[in-house]
Amino acid sequence: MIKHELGKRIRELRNQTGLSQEKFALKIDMDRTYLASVEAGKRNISIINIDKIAKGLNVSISKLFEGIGENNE
Amino acid sequence: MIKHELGKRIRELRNQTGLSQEKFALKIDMDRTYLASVEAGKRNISIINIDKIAKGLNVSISKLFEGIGENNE
DNA sequence: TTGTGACTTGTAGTCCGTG
DNA sequence: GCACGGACTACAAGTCACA
Repeated sequence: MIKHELGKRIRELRNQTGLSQEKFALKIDMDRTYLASVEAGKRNISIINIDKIAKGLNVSISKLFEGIGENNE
Repeated sequence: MIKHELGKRIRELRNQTGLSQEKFALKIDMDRTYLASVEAGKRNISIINIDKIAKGLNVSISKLFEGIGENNE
């Protein structure tokens, strides 16, 4: 499922920045618990917030989705 | 704005397939008018539907976003 | 520091039309 | 074939208390 793949990927990249969910959420002006649920793959996140997160991670959206969403599960 | 860039990109790729909005929407089981508004950059589309469109266009999401979302406008 | 259930509000998304 | 609108329902956005 794309939501879970994306969530995992976001968590990986965020961990690489060394920031906690809280710090990162603060940085991109997003609620911490919302970010947590996105990382957990529970939210059908929209493009505006994907863009926000990608910018916070300093990667393009294309880069963010690299290697994911290729198959249906 | 990311919504507009994405809409334009989707339209380009859809045109390359030779399908009308209606035919393409039907193919991916999406509402015709909704697809139109997405292409027009008016909708904050969610990841599930982005995935749906990418699959219909036979490209990865990463490929779909190639070259867009790099700057703020 | 992170996960989760529950909740309200705004809008995503659907279905019916029109020129 | 497409842009646009009205009216509706489903669900994402955003926030909270608590674990």
